Amino acid sequence: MFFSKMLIPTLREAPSDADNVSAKLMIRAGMIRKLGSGLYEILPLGLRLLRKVEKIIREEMNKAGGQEISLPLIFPKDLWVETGRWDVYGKELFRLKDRKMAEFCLAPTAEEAITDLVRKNINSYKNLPLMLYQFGTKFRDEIRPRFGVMRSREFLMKDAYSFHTDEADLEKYYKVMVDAYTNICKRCGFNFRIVEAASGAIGGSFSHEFMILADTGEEEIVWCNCGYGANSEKAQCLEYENSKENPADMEEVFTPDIGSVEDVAKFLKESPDKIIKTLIYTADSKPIAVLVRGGCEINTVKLQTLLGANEVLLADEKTVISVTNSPVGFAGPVNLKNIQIIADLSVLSIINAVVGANKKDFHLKNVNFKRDFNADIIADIRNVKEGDICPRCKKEKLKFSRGIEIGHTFKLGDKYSKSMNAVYLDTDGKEKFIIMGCYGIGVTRILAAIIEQSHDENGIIWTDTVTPFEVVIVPINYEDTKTKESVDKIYKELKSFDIDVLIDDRAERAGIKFKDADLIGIPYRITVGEKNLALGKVELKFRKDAKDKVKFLSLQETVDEIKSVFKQK
RNA sequence: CGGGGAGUAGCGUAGUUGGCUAACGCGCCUGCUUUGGGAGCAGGAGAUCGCAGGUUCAAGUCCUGUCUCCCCGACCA
Repeated sequence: MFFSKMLIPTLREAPSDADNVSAKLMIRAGMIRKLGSGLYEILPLGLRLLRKVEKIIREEMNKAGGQEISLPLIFPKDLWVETGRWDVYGKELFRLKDRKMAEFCLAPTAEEAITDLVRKNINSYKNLPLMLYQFGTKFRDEIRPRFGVMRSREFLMKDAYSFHTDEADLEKYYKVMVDAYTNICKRCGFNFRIVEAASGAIGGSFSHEFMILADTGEEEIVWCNCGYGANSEKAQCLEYENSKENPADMEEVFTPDIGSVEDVAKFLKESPDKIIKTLIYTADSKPIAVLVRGGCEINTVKLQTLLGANEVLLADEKTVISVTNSPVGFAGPVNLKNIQIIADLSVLSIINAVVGANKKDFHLKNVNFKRDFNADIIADIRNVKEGDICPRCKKEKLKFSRGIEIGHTFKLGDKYSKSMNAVYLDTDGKEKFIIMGCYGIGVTRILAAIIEQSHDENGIIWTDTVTPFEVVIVPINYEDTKTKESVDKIYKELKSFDIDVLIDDRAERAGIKFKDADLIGIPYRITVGEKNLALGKVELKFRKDAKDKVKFLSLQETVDEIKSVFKQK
């Protein structure tokens, strides 16, 4: 392939609205262009990259026994009403109407469609298990598209769905898929972790996210050397140890205009750990009181799951006043009537706690659980924080990292088969619900994630496995007969070995070609110039090395070295 | 949805107390000279200043509306 024949519009400067490293580099390298917020055009180099990633994923899916299919991008409303997700999915779902005013949505994921396909065509245990997958554009009306193709409104995703006779079979197959995803991550060269996650709008009992470690990642994950890993929104929190103190008599103290945890702690010269924060929430419009240790944060996802509520929000001022008879900042659990009280595990161990007195400008000291107040529910409803102990090994402190979620696997169980009545006939002649798993991986996002993990001040550094071209040949002057002969010879030899080669035949100066090669990030560069050619040599450079580190080799040596790198291919 | 910022040539920007033909760098085209890490000189093309309306002798500049983009937050998860 000739550079001059391809649409590769490289830029010296990134457009001012590109907001992170990978977006800037992908635009500058001529791989993508932005059409609108969260909408990107994929140019030839970008599409080559997507195809490379697709190939890796496809191989792993096929190895896992999957069959590739292709589902529509437009789904009728009916199916989504059946599962209830027409409402649940909310504003993120792109909705549209046809000429008959019938309603549809653009695919954000395809559980409904695939379950419909399977329920209509699978009747017997003899046809299970089954795994179907597809590559398809997904549409999500993100509240805030960001970071180029990392969080866009339209993106390429591989989604896979597995169907089983029972939980045990799903369990077994889930492991196969986790292995497949692990292989994909490895083949893409990722530094990654598998973490437990909240399943969100997809649902199901259990899910894992595949997180690429990168400081610029949107997600926060916690992990431990013992093997535990979780998205911080999902991570389990343990009870704190009891402080060794004798309970003292409860006492009311005057705290004028002092409402926040920090201010109360400072004023009373107590540690924030001794304060119990009382927050009034509304769970589906019903007020509830939630207790957590000062310095900890309530995790609304955990709270929502615990209560089985659709919506949990911090209550407004009016509600707080009506519930506590005091302004915001002085709520407390003692003598709090007519409201459900939910205590986080972190408050149980506090002896002689400080709480609001439900009275303007007053707090209570030496408050003790059981003796002075009680809770209707005690549960883990807070966020993990720095210093927390690993919930699995219970020894080491959890470590915090930032990550990019590129894959998510779910055990769905019968969530969809039940609501859509997808059943099979078992050996005993009885109808049973099909048990499902689903597995998504963001193809477009993988590209951005690789760049986030692998770039330098000159541009992108692709891996041998994911790159638009494996080798770029830079003739200093392609018009020179001897240069052209050598370049063509190397090209022909490498192509015969099934290696993707780009010849930068542009009539540009060498510097420009070098800069562009670095920016685009092709892992191997062969420079062919008259001076070295006179000595029978060309120059071989690895993109990941410093720019002055090169090898001078004969044509044949160069070809052999490249071949040896890609002999596995 | 709330708050803030911004739309001027393909990209990055200047110009905004109203005033001459809208400026600069990069990129692009032509020619000459150069030619191993973003060359030099000369010439040139390219912008109805996001869009619509208004004020004015005169609007990129002021006013109103509208669209788009970005940031922070909320929402979502």
